[in-house]
Amino acid sequence: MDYNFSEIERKWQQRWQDNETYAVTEKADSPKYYVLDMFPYPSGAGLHVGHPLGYIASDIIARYKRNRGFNVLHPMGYDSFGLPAEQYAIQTGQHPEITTQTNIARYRQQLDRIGFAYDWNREVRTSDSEYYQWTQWIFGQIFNAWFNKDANRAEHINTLVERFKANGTYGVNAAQDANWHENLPKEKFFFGSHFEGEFTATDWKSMNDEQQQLILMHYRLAYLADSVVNWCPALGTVLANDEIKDGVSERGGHPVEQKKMRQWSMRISAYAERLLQGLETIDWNESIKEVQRNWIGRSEGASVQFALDGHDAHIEVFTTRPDTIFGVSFMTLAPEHELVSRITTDEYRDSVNAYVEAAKLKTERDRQSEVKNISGQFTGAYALHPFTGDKIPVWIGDYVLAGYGTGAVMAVPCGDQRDYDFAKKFALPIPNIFRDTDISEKAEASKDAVLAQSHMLDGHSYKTAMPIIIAELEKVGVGKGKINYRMRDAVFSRQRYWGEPFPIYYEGEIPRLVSDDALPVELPEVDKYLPTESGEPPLARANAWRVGGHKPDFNTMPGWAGSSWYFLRYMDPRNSNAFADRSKIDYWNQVDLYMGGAEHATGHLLYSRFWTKILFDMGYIGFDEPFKKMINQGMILGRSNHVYRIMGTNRFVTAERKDEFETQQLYVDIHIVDNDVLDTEAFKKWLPEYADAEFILNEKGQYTCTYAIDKMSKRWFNVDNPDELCEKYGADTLRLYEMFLGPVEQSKPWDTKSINGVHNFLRKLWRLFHDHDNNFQISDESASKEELKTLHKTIKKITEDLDRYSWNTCVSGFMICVNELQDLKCSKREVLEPLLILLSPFSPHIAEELWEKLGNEHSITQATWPSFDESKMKDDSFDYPVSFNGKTRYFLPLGVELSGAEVEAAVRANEQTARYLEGKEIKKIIVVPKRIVNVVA
RNA sequence: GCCUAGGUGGCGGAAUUGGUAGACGCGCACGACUCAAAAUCGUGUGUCUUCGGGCGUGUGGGUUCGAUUCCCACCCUGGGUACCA
Repeated sequence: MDYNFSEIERKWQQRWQDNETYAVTEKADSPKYYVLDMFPYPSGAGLHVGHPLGYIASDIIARYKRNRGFNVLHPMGYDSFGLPAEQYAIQTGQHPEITTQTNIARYRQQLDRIGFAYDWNREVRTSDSEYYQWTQWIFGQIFNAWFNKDANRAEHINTLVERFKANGTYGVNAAQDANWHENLPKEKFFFGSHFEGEFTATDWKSMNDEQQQLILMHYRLAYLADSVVNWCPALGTVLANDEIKDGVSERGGHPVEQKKMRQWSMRISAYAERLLQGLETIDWNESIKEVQRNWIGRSEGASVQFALDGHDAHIEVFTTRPDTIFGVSFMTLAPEHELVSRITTDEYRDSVNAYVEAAKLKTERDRQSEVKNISGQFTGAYALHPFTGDKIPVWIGDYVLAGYGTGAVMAVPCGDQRDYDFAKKFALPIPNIFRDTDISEKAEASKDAVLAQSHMLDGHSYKTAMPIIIAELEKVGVGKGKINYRMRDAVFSRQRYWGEPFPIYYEGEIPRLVSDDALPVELPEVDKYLPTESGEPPLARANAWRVGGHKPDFNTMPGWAGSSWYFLRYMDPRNSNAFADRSKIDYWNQVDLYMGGAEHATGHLLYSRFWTKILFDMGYIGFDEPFKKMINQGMILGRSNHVYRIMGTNRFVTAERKDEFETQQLYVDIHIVDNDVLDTEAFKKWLPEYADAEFILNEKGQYTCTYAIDKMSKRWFNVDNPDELCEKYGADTLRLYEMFLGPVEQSKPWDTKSINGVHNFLRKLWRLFHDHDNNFQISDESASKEELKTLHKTIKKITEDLDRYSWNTCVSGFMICVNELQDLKCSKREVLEPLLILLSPFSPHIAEELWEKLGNEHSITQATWPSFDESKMKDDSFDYPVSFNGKTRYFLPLGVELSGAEVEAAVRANEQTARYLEGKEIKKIIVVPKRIVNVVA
């Protein structure tokens, strides 16, 4: 064999490992570049060809930047806490640690074969206690923080305590739950019924430690609270909003119900505005930014209080259209709204209770699927219009969500379609407050509509009415302008085994933070990985487990805890004194290029931004956005093949004739199909049920399959794994081919049959360096003008394409270059040596091998990226396409130094011009030097 | 519905600032080498054609000497999201 890739790749992978070629340290005198891949969860299935796509692309950039003189940090690790290992443990009793180790070993083996430039000395695993010690430590920092809204940043809880000591709550503007004070256990405090969360310094000092801790818990950024959570009975745990898709759990698709539980939460809502603003400063793709914007869900409007008739209470609503307040004809509360039971009159109590119970039983999915079924129930209570004093009936309805705004709406049926439908269904009045607008069929939601019957707002539309009504609300004292965010705080406890334990112990009911020197709080051993019989989390099975002699917290942290800060740990992975040394964090700074899937838009990518902002506020890092630029690789889809079995028989008919029979379409393993032609003998051996299959073939005597593009999955038999391809074609070919498929961000089908194209390219390259008998042969003659032109054109192409992250066009650039050099029969060092450097980020093994054969002693990874010389690329003449009225008619070779006027003269003088003019007059001639000539006639 | 990315040969795709549409690769066809096959190499390959040329980048319009590229309207596909008040 001429190009013996298996030997070459084995040799260089070994040598890189022996020489620690990819180990990096901080170097003050060179610029840094941080290239990061989203670290994988090591699943049992191993890698398929879709996984390495992003890794290869980022590896190429890492190698390229290194050749360009950057000190490149390019690490890899494992997000190794997670459900699959735990579920496997539940089924088999095998410790998740074992499963995880086995899977990691397999991943590592697969990754190594592809020849990545990772600094494996920096590997991190989120399930290692030396890693999660610092996840716990960061949790402690968040626990010990509150959010000062005036400064728009987090501060240490001690600054709050100092303020309480000095002035009580006076002047404190903190991010907290609305009405937080109502959730304090009243029996433990001396506050009267008038208490609205304000207290004096004297009050504070008179509180005992337990009382103070109970108060502080309502300020902390990581806090324990009774909250309505998404409880997933099948998984036995609570889930965050982003872990639920279409009303069922993202993992497993199990139903999720609403349940009030005592849980840790993260006060991410405090950062809503900064998370939104920060998006403007980072170079991410617009659709991901948009998903985050929607998730944050900022909307401007007003909060308005409606007094309740006959009650010492009011309903607070948030509305984006306070200008339509004179169109309110009823109010709707979410069935879960806390006022419901209080205000319901005896007359309606039974039906209200029935409605509330029914709503409780519905899952999120049921509620969503019943969009068309409007339901609701009158409570018997009335609210009072803040301006007119009119009595407004109060209804409950499950189209109002407890989790958005205040869980109550002022219904303006003439201006909102849902309110309109509700009013129609229950025959409620629909007063029209728009001038010259017909609302007999549907609501008028346009912001341009002109208001009428609206007192001070008459004649205004939304834009001008807003400031007036907000000022009016404030004057009367029943409301104010407000910005509302959809984003809720993130539930942070999971009732699972395989996750980070909390660095928390309990003194009575009071949670206390474990001191730094007692970290990590290690995951205890348990006999089984299931929840206890009493429904407590699996950690409660560790009967003897104590933290600092006290009762520990039996919950674990969610999957996103460890992944929210791993990019920082890579900077200083073995530090046992800090999560990372500040000087190293300052050196490596933000991730310059982050590569990964777009599916983490509202999970990992939001939470790591959140944690980064907290760490920034607390003074541990010097930047508040983690990932400066991000590229999301598209999914690689599988190409699956089908065969057609004639119903009720074991006969298979070729695709051309399938319509002649009644057939059943079946998937067939793509490995026994070549170019859509089935290997019928292999098919018989593939599965026992096909052993005596018979075939109806086409005219050529072949069995043709049809194909489809599906996700890669074992059940479509269309999975290709990288190991097989490395075996068959080599890692360099695989790397090149994955890049050649198309733009990295685009989803595209995987089709193994075209891989031989890039494989042939590498063999052609090899032959440039070798004679017919595969002897290395290279010439030291100086290169010709043509050869230099090809080289410099290629340097320019590859450099510019890499700078704009266009990997696929680089590969065709290499092919063009090698084709040209082959035509020129070029085997000159002056040309081939720089070419190898250009190719080395893409196909490092063959590049190293040929580089060494050229007599270089150091690895090609240390070579300097060649620069291009425009003068070497210049042609003496250019073949001008001459077009007439935009249609190209003939070509005219002219000197490149000719001016526009000279080119025009040459075109006028050419005898072909007259022919294409067909007797018409030349009106104008447009000349773009070295591009085109257009004759306008 | 809304947001977002896209629509170019048989297939994957290229065309960076408005300047020769289809680079590069696959596939296909023919040829060379071979007893033969594989591999390799070479030639051709958008489409129609009366061989002059005509038509061609989802559709219809517009701007321009010139539009895959810019503008307007619409259609289709992928991804995301939704009783959000």
